[in-house]
Amino acid sequence: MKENKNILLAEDDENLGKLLVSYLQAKGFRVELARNGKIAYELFNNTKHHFDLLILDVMMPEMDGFTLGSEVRLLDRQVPLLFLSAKSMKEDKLKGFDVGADDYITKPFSMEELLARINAILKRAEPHQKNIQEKIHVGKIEYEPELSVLHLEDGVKKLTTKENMLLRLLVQNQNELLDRQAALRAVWGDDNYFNGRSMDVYIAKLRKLLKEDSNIEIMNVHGIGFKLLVKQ
Amino acid sequence: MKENKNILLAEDDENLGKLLVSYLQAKGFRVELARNGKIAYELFNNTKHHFDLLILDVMMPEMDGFTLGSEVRLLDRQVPLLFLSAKSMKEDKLKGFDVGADDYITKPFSMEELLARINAILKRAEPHQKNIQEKIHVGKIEYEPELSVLHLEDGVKKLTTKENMLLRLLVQNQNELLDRQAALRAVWGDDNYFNGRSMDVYIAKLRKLLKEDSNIEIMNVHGIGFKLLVKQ
DNA sequence: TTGACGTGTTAAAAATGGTTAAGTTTTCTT
DNA sequence: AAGAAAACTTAACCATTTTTAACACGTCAA
Repeated sequence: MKENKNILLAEDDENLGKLLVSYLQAKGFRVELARNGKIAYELFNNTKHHFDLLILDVMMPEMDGFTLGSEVRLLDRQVPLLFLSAKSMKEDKLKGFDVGADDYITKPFSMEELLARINAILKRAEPHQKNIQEKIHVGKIEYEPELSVLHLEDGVKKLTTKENMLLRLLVQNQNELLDRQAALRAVWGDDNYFNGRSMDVYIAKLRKLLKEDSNIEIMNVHGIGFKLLVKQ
Repeated sequence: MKENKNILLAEDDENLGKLLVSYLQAKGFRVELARNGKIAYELFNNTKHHFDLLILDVMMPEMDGFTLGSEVRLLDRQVPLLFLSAKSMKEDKLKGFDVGADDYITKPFSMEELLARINAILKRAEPHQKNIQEKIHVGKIEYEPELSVLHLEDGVKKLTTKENMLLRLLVQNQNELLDRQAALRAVWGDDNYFNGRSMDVYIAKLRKLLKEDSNIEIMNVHGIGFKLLVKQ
């Protein structure tokens, strides 16, 4: 989900800029860095790109953040804007909201706080109706995680809640390692011994369901986790 | 404009509560004060009232601000939430945004700052402010929650109070999980065992009513809640 | 190679949910 | 205020889902 989110960051301070880029990339966002407002504007006003969020430093050479924000607003009245400012001055804050800011954060701020605000903004901007009929192909088997349904040769198989949660995790990490503890926490909420045994039972169930396609295999990585292998 | 804005303030500190109420009233808002989270929830979950903004103290007896916030989100996914907290602790802040906060302010704060944030939030919320939809389409079935009426093929079906409250919750959270306990508190006021069984009976009733449209399904999420699936 | 620990699998036990119908309470009607 | 109707709760029974138990097998390191 996050992998698809594009952020345009307009920040003239090279150190802060690079720091933010690497942090946000580590958190799974795709980030484009612009060294001043003019470059940022040109990037935004280029149909090659699509941005889900703009993070704008207020004080920048060439074109300040507020000007940039209001110009961007002319091009796109929806796109979320988050301002960064050294000043905590009220007037500045108000001006930011006046331009149509979705949020405002003053330096210095913690990375966690920035992330929280970003997530809040993106959540707010999320489309009201999400697509629940997303179909994922796992080998030749069709899987609809939102409906928790698997299309098998002999008809539609309705998955139980746990089967579905676990399979979704495996599919999301297909051909990659799914950490045992992480999976337990994600599906069972706690990684104690009994939940672990329960998960093993569910792995067996899923193997039985998926054996229809011989190119699919749930492989165990001893002591570490599982890997959903989908060949070619 | 402001004269029509209703604010629900949940604050257990009597002094601060009264101070805020009189300040906000002086600024032209209509304010309802709740002395704890439970009272606030009941006020909100009462069709007699409509609120444009909720200001929630994080630490309160009976029901803390975060719990209150997330339960309110089930009833209304739009209504802006502003949290007040004594702590500036990161985790608190993060939790707030996670619940779907629109803003977060730490005590002590100035009245001016609070007002600025309130205005910013309300401004932001304005465009979203669509008229109270009277008719909702659930699949090909028309539903009027205010009238508690369902338009079925063989005529109009008047829903009972409980049927209507439960269906409205499901519809408001369609294609998303409706937590069992939260639903029980919203409709029955208490989530004891017997109310749970009662809800199951009502789920069965609703399933019978909705089976007219085969694209609608009330799915159970074992041990967690229900999900109203509406396929396009 | 052996013993400890992790995993595979099946089956039984426990928990949760689905549904119908019988009780109980509330509301309406007269 | 009494009887009827509607709404809601509780009970009963069955089905499904999940957890726990039991035992067999696999893996790894000493």
